[in-house]
Amino acid sequence: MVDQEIPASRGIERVKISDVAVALSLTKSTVSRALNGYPDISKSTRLKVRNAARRMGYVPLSHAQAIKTGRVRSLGIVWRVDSHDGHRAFLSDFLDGVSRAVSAEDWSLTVSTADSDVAERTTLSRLLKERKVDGFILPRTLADDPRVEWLRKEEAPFILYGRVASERNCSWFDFRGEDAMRKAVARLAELGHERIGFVNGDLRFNYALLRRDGYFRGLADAGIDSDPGLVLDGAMTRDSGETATRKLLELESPPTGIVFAQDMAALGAYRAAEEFGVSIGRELSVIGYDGVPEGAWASPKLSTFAVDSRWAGQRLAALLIDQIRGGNPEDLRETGEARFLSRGSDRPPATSGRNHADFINL
Amino acid sequence: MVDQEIPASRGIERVKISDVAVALSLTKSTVSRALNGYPDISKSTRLKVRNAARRMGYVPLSHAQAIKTGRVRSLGIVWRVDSHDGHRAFLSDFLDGVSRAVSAEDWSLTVSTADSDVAERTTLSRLLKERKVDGFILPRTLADDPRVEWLRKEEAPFILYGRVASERNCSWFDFRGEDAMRKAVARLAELGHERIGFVNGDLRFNYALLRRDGYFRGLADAGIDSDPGLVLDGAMTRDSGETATRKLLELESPPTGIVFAQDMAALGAYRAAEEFGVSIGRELSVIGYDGVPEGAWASPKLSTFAVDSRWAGQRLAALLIDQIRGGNPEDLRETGEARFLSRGSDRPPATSGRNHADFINL
DNA sequence: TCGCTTGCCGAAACCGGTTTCGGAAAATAT
DNA sequence: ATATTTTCCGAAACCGGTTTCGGCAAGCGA
Repeated sequence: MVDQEIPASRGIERVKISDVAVALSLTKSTVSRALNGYPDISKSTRLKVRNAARRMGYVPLSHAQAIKTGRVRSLGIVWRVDSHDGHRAFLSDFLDGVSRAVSAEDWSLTVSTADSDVAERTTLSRLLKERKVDGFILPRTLADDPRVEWLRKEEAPFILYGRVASERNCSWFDFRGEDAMRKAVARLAELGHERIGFVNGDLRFNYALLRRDGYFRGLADAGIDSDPGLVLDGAMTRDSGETATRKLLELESPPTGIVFAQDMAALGAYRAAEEFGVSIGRELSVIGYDGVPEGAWASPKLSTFAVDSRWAGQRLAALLIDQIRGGNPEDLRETGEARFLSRGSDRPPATSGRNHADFINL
Repeated sequence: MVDQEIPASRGIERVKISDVAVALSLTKSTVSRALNGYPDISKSTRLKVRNAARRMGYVPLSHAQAIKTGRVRSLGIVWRVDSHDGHRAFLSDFLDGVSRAVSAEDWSLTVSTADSDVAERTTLSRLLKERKVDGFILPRTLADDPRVEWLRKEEAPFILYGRVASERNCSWFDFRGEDAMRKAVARLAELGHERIGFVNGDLRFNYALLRRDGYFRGLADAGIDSDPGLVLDGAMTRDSGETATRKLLELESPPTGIVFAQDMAALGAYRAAEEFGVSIGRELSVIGYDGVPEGAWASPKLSTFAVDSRWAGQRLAALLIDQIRGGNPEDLRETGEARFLSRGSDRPPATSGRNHADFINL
């Protein structure tokens, strides 16, 4: 049998599955199953159908598929814009990662913003009810995140950027910030620092709890007794980082090195140091976390544990798609390692008279 | 007639339009028309239906609606990640603006990234073919943008962030960068500057052409003859801004003020100035454009024309939705004004011997 | 040769909405 | 009281796919 003339995509009206079927003298059910790889279609017709579909420029309408399959092949993200802008710099990379993973599977990404908890909840609800997405990527994981319970109840697939206390039945991707903090302390201890401060972020976020643990483990590893006076939290911006650093420098025996849970706060330390007349990298060593671009513009450049946001987005999307396709959420958990960028802000402590005396007093 | 017991949203299985219809002893066609405000439904039943729908938690599946209406109530953006990161800082604000406008109409936003022209075209094509979106917001408008012709041919609604040479049948939102450049020149001229340089961005982008015109008009307004040697282009990053500034400062009679088409390039000028031992705001005045956050961290703070990216996103989305609903593209064009932030980098020229002598030589 | 699988495809139901069409009941005109 | 319009809703087609089911023809074993 010779193929009839197969009309090429002729501009104006869209090619639908029945057009392909007619062109091949088949039914649309056969065409559909051929394109979707059903085993009850012979290899020869499968190929014929695929070729004709390509040649005719046939692409199924995603919403027409969705009506029967229940899947729209789309992931959702609600991005919070109300808080510190520490992570905003990463949005582009993060979205790029998600977009790559999503496009690789011919899925798509729906993005919305929210400036409050209720706005976020409202948006999640609407996207879910209208079924604009099949599942959610949740950034900014809280230690006890109410979104988790709610989405479980709604039976909506989701994945956390970050880990969470109630581990049951949910998947995540996260960087092991606790390992980074631990290594940061180890690094400073190796350099000879003995009084090492820690400026944490907001303790409502789970990463802050983890990083705090990492800090304490680092101290324990190095055999340094921890001093509660050297630990502050709630610093996620340049301003609050400056304030925190000032408090630490005002102590009777101030730290010679400070580990920051966030780069932006660490950059605030530069300003505080300037006020106190101590120079970063000499009288005060600083190690940050995140890898924000501003760190490279500071002087000296900020030593930090850089996080690959693109990779995070990529893994989150891939894992979530796996979950939606039926994977067990608890098997879909991954963590990554933050990469240490050794730059100018961490160096051996200056053995000034003041500090030296303090060491002797201990 | 008394309403039967109306079952409340009982968790597990979703409420569909037929459920609402049965609960009210109506047909689904009546429910549909009632919810969509058709005039052939009496006010009393319309209210009854609306209330029941709300109470039962009924929300139509967007893809089920789309199959008949052809609209998915979603806008698309393909974000370029391959070039200079000058605009990345604005992504968060920009998306926030789009998201707000889109949510206000119960639409949604589909975002994808691309790192090349072909990748962008591929993505646009896929989103369009699958009908994941009803129209596109196109950032980074080129002077002669091939996307315009292509989308016209595909009969896909779109709106430009930026203006374009071939004006036929397309809508846009843009900030009047040309006005800003003109005012920047006027400002420097008022301060007493007579040799005013201009460092432009990449001339493939339409905004660069417009801003160049603005610069020249500013000179003409002030009665200053233009000097081609004071005009450079292609500077969109800190590095290229530094290089450009260096070139200008190496001239026999260097400019005392420079207008930059982009903040990031202007910030490069700070480094060049440092190398040449001239201080920004004294020997060299600088005015930028964009309003990047880094400008506020420079010393002295960068005077600049700040752009409200959130507003841009908001207007672009609103105008595009109007267009998709049937509005005439050419009626859907808006421009906005960049807001001047007078900070420390633009001041009267220092009347140093060198410059003074140069002026006499003219 | 006959009966029984197996391979392969068509027919038709189905998904959850929207929209067209027609007709009964109520309101108005004659 | 009858004719005519209006108001309002039900019936059914439709949108473009997917999936179930059943049956024909070829292949196989006995």
